[in-house]
Amino acid sequence: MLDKNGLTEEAFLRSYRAEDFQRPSVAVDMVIFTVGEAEEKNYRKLSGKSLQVLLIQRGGHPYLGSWALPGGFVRPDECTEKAAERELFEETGVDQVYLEQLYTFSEPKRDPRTWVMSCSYLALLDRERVQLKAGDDAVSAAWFELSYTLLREEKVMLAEGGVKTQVYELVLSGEGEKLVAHIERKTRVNEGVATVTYALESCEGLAFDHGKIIAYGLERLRNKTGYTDIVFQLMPKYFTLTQLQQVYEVILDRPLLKAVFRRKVAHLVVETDQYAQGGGHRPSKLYARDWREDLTAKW
Amino acid sequence: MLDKNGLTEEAFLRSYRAEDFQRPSVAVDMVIFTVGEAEEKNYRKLSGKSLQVLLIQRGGHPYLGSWALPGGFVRPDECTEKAAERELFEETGVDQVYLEQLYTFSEPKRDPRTWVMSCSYLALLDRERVQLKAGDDAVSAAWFELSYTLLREEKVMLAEGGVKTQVYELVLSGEGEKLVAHIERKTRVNEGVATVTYALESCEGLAFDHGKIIAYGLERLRNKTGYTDIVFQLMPKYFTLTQLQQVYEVILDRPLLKAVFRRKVAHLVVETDQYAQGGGHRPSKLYARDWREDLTAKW
DNA sequence: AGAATAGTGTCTTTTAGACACTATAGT
DNA sequence: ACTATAGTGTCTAAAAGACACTATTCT
Repeated sequence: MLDKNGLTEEAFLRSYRAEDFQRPSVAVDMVIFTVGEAEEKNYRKLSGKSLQVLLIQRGGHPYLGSWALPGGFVRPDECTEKAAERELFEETGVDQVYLEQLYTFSEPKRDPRTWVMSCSYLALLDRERVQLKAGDDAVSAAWFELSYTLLREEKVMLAEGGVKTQVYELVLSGEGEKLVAHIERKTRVNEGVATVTYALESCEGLAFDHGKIIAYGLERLRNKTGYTDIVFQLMPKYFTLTQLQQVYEVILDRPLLKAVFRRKVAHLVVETDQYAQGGGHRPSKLYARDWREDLTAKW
Repeated sequence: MLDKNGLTEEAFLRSYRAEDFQRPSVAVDMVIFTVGEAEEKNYRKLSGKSLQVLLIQRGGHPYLGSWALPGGFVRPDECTEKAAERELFEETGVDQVYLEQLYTFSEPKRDPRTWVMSCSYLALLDRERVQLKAGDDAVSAAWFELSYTLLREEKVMLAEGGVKTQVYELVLSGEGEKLVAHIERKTRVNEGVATVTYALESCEGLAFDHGKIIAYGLERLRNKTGYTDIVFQLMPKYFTLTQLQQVYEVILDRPLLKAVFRRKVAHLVVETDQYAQGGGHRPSKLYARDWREDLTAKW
């Protein structure tokens, strides 16, 4: 079949000059979450949990010295998933990790070097699997504990719509540093059409728009925690139900009722005959994920 | 601050040569859904609804003559959202539309011309808003009714995991044509890590990997219908509760109980004093979206 | 009149929330 | 013995499911 220039498809493809169009660079950036434990002096008490994200300190311009999400450019022979797996492996030495595409950020000015889009990925992993190669001269990687709280909220109601503006504070603590970003989340309704936009209001010590990407990743994790079993991707192979509940609580940032929680997860786990001992109290049974459920569920 | 080559940030940026790296083209592709009505001869009966997607017939290579999602390349001065809005306006003449980023497809071979990534967007709109400029010589746009059904399913359980393979058939009917794509959805569980992959098994009359993108969009719409109020983005300003229920039913592809449905949506709508008349039966009250809820809800 | 849809009432079942109670290791 | 956690039972409240019943219009 010939096109309007009288070319066959083969001839068209031979004559196609991709250089005629300007192209962006495309990077992948990884929001890698894990759950860490705080020190606990009381031998009886359980250790507190915290949600952590992996950052690397930039060893070159731009944002030299700032902390950034691990990532890198996508190569012509790979898809973004492959690039994400590659970067993740380079950074943590781990493969076989839960990975999910998050969002593609594409503001023309987001990178001072050139036109760079970032296809971001969310990765979840059990802390025990990662052994960060400590202080590898130039680049150092570290876990940062994160908190994400609503600073202020404003609603304006108009005749045919309205605007809700929320400002969240993202605080990342680790390596003796405290990185703070303020993220503005605007929900607009206009003639029935709803739109949500995110903007970085301020950002200290965090490179590029990575504060926004982390906020995005956290919201995804929180939302999905409500309607999928994604949380298990953060758990080790064997765990107690209390540990599982702690992880839910640290993600959702609110306490859950024990009895209710256990009823709800009962069908997602299988009991083992092992017990976790050592605390000054009744030992708790170890459970494993019942992965058969994954093949039944919708996600 | 100087980097390891002794350059300031400014000097580094001046010396940065973006051409040193190979770059992909980036396009946006739009999955535009709407709800259409079938003809109904019986004056008493309600017209059946169907979910439809907008396709354009390709007027050039590659895939000359095939149907494809509307879309185009992203320009250096715009983000993908802007490009999506621009393409949507060019195609339908409508702005102020619900738009949501869907997924970025990046398989190196997905476009025979060159390395092209597609950042896809989901758009929802009320059918009444669009007036397709019919048969504009070269390019013609048309609504295709879609059905998406499970053809076969297979589960393999292994010691430490399992694989579920589902094959769905996507059928698009419109313009006297019937486009059929088979999409394979693989859910894999390995050592507790769950991954889902989509692959296009076969595809007739649909360009590129657009069958996969449509399936992806439909799944997103279905899922979000369960936990957000996204469906209202498909409704006109005033509607009856039965119309609303019909739209839910055509998306979820199953009947809902009337009384239960009305209880659930009651707090999302506001009653008007208008009635929809003309059917040979009791007139039904017209409702409008209560957009105040959007500013309260989480999404 | 009667077909077809609009709209409501209420009973049952399921799920979530609240909270108290018993059990058990380890110092 | 006592502390802190493990694990269960049960009552209540809310939401979902099921279905029947009444209301209303137009040919």
